[in-house]
Amino acid sequence: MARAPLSFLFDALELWQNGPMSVIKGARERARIEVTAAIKEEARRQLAAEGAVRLSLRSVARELGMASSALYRYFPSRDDLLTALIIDAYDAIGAVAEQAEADTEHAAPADRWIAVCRAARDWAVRHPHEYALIYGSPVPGYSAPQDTVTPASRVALALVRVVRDAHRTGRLGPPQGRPLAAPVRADAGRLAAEIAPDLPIAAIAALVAAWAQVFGIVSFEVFGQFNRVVEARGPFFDQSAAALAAQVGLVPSAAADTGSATPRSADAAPGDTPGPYCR
Amino acid sequence: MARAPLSFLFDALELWQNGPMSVIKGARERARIEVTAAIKEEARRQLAAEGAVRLSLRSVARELGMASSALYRYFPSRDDLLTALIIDAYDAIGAVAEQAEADTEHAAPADRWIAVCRAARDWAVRHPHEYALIYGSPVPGYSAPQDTVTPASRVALALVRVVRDAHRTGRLGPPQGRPLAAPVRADAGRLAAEIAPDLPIAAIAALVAAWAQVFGIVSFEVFGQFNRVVEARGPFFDQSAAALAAQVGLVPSAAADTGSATPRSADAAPGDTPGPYCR
DNA sequence: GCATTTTGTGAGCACCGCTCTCTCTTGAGA
DNA sequence: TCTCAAGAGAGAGCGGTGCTCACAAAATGC
Repeated sequence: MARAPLSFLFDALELWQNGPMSVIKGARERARIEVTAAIKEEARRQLAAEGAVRLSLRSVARELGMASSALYRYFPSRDDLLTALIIDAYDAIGAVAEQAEADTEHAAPADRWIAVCRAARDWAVRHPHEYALIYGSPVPGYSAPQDTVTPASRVALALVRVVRDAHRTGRLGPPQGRPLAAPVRADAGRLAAEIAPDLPIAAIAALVAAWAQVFGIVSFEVFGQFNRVVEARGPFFDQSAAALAAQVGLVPSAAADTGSATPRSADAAPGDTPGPYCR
Repeated sequence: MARAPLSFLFDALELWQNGPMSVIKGARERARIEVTAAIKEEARRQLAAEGAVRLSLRSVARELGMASSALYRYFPSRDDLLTALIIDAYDAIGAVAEQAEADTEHAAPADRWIAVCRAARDWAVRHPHEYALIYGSPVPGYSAPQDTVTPASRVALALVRVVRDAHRTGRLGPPQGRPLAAPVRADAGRLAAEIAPDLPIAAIAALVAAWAQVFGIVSFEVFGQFNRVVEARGPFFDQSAAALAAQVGLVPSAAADTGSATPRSADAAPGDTPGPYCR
């Protein structure tokens, strides 16, 4: 009984993802994996250098010394190659976010939040074209293959875990903002059931908003909207990330400028007309 | 004395922008204006239908029944045509934002803020490809010509005016958040001097952050990041815009669910563990 | 050892942005 | 009113692209 026509692909994927755990199937599979990796590597190089628009299959093949048509044995179309790069980019930014999450395991929740956001932002600044590929205009025609959704959610899930850990250790206050509108509450409830049943609904809603807002700031920086507006991008981002942490309800570090155990009330910006507003 | 070689272009621009106020220069200029408009119209049609990547000069020319080479008499390159579309898109989203600003002239500051944000968001949802052109990955090679910066700032300036009006009428509280870091304060101070000398520095900083965050949410919605995450996009956006208004310090409408003159303290989300945090 | 599958090649198609040369029309100045 | 430079359009063409197809070589499985 012949195997399914594409079974070797799954073998290769399994091997690539799990390392040499299975039997080493043969020189052919091995070569295929290596060539696939070389194609992606060169494509990623061109992507980083010139952007997704300038990336061309022919040029990748030329640089690799092979006929352009041979490349189609590995990626059925340019969009498929781009999709592979998209997945890699999601994995890369997800990895640095998770690393920051792990590195700050015992830090204050707000500091962990800021660290994860900062890691994602730093990766974006260092890889603007790859960032544009995943958080800019979707370039392959509105296709979000199922393969991309898991890598795409890694950063968000890291943020969720930070909030969840804070909640578990009693360091999650109520999020800012008004009571949720009913449809928003419904969405947040559904989400909570999926990814964080222990978290309050309002925290989930605030988390989703903060997630989008973090990437709003990153995108504005990477895409040039801050030109001639914000020059100190790093400090500005940290400030915004800290504000978003507070918005979600994360307790800031005790080392903050205010030593109070209920640090918020003293946090009004100095020098401005003080008002009667608690926040 | 011969006129500058490109003077007719300025004439055309002036005529197009100001209407038939100058002398009607002649059939040639008139034809040029009409053809230029037709090209942009067809290009915008293809942009809306297929996206910026699929937009091609040849196809525009084909649809207009002219040789593709003739098109270069009007736009020196594809990037120039795209730049023109970018300017138009910035103007379009800026116009709806300004309209919302004008329509809510006597409303509460927070409601005005929400209206302006909502107008921009609605336009983006209705024109996703044009939105992607201006707030997605920058597609012409990192060129932000001077012509684009004025139209690009229209939405932001509408938001600034909302905040400034609120400040002028005593309805701007201190923004949320910690004291500003020094570099952020410097940026905000420079910005304040340029666009709103009357506003407190902290309000400017909060405004810039909120501006980026609003578009973060819009981009996540338009670019599909909310797929399978947020379904009630409209209510979610309104909720987030309201929270951002509060973050900037805008006084909410008296008709809100809390009738207090200092409405914030009662705004903790219900049903969640109440904490000692004021915000 | 042989049939089958897989991989690589080169030609070729249709399309793209852009340039160049050519013709025709237009309109301003003598 | 006539002239002639300048503008506008057409068409061919160059180098590039994504992609397909028929064909040859190599590895694999029986």
